[in-house]
This record gives sequence, C-alpha cells and structure tokens, in this order.
Amino acid sequence: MVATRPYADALARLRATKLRPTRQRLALAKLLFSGADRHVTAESLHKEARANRVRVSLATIYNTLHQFTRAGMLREVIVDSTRSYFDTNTSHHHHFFCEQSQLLEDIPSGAVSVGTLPPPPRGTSISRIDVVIRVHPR
Amino acid sequence: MVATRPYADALARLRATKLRPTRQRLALAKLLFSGADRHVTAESLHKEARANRVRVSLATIYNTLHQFTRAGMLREVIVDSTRSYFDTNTSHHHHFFCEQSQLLEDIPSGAVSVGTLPPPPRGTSISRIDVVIRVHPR
DNA sequence: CAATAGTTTAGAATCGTTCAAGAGAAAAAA
DNA sequence: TTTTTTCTCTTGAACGATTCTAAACTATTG
Repeated sequence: MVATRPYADALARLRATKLRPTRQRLALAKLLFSGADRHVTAESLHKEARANRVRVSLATIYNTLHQFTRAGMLREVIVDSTRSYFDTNTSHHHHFFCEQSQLLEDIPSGAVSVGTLPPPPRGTSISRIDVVIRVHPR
Repeated sequence: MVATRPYADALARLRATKLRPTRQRLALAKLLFSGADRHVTAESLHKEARANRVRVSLATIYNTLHQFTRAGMLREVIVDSTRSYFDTNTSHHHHFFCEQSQLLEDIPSGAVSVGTLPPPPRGTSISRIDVVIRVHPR
C-alpha cells in the first residue's frame, strides 16, 4: 500500500508546522511531492526549480531542505562525503547507491532484513539503522 | 582471531605497491598501524602527526590516506557528509556512529547479519554493503 | 654520481554549504 | 485596514574540507 496524494499530505504537514506557506516553500513542496518518491541534492533541486521558472535562491533551497527534514517531510541520506541527498520517502527503508552515476535508489522496505544487532556502545541508544548497498555498472 | 604485527603487515603492503617508502609515508603508517584498529580523519591524523613531531603537510595526509586506501590498507567509511573517515580495519564489518561525538566504532564482523538482499538495479552489481547504526547518548 | 621519475610542500583554488544583513512578505494586533 | 511584529528571502561574503599547482625535494635507476 502506497501513500496517496503525497503533495496534499506534504501541504498538510507544512501547515502543521510553524512554517509559513510562502511562495518558495509551496513551489518546492510541489516539485518534491507531486510525483513518485525521489532523491534530490540542493543543486539538483535548484536546477529543477529554475527549469520550472520558480525563482528561488540556493540559500533558500538549503534552508527549505533542512526545514522540511526537521518537519519529517524529507529524510537526509548519507551516502557521499561531498554532497547531501534528501529522500521524499521518509519511511524506514534502505538504499542502493551507484558511486559512478551518483544515483540513489530506494530499496523497498522489507527487502532487506537486518538480523542480529549488537548492543550499542555504553550510554547510547540506537537512533536509526542505515543500510547502503553500493553498486557499480556491470 | 586478530591480525598480528599490523604495522609490519602495512609496511609489507606498502612495499608491495609502487609507493616509495618515504619518511612521511613510513611515519603515517606507523601512527596508523602500530596499535589496535582505529578511525581517523585527515584533520585528526594531521594533529596526531604534529603531536608526534612528524612534519607532514595536510596535502600529504590527504594524498597518503587515499593512496593507502587504494592499496587496501585503509577503508573509507561514509557516515558524515562533511568529512571523510578512514578505518584501519579493512575487513568486512559495519559501524556505530555517534552523531553527537562524531565517534565511529567498529561492529565486530558477524555481529550484524543482513538477511534478504534485493536484486541490484538493472546493469549493476553490488560492490559492497555498508551498515551504519546511528546512535545518540542516552 | 647524474638522470629520471615519483613525492612533498605551501599556498591558491574549488566545492558544497552556511552565515549575515537588509529588503520583503505573512501573521497578529490595533 | 493600517500598524506592528515576526518570519522569510536574497545576495554576497565567509567557511571548512578537500584538491590543485608548480616548484623544491628525494628515492631509485643506470
């Protein structure tokens, strides 16, 4: 079962936060949540905004990505030590990452099962488990 | 069972590559491989070198970390999108990462089992699987 | 020892990202 | 509505990690 009307959901969540529904945030939410789940970087989203005649500064892209992440609308994925990726799919799942093409792809939740878990270091609790399957073109 | 004489092993591998055993590379290999397995960043290794009166430029630290990685003496671990970490333990294993302290810790190989694996994207093969268990102070 | 090929260095350059201050827009108060 | 307050956006500067450049240096080879 898949979430329906993701854009509407995102708008609802936007309203639920203290974030004002500004022109920029609405436009970016529309780009991000209108279709299927996707992955963006600040740069790729900026390009896409310009291509859609949405005038937004790069600083606002960064701010918005972080605000949406804090609001639970996006999830940051760490697969590359030079760039940040954001995933519109915030449910628990893992990733394929092709270092060659720099492309990130979701692994359907449940397709990977992590079996045994060691106890976390003294004084800490687990906040999340990230599995990244790195692939290369055959 | 643990690898013995890790420093000697590293020297042997250094010789096996085309890398010349320069003062800088020998000193860094000694720092990296003389004790137990460890994690470093370019900056942390540079500090440590200075503390041990090893005169090395930061550029050389970066070059050396990458050369050692290519030679299979180090493994790059991606857990942070702003810094690169290098692990002297190159065997297949996973990590705990505390975002608060920025500390990385090995998970003994075998302590985590990844069960089902989905087929990789069309035209690609798996090059490696990284599991990062993110933790926070309780 | 001389010649060559690889290495190191300081400093400049680059990249992704964040910061700062002023201009602008939305919300709240009057 | 108008005013006031608060938040947001923008540009451009600043930043931290990393890479590049070109010259000085060092290991290896003949």
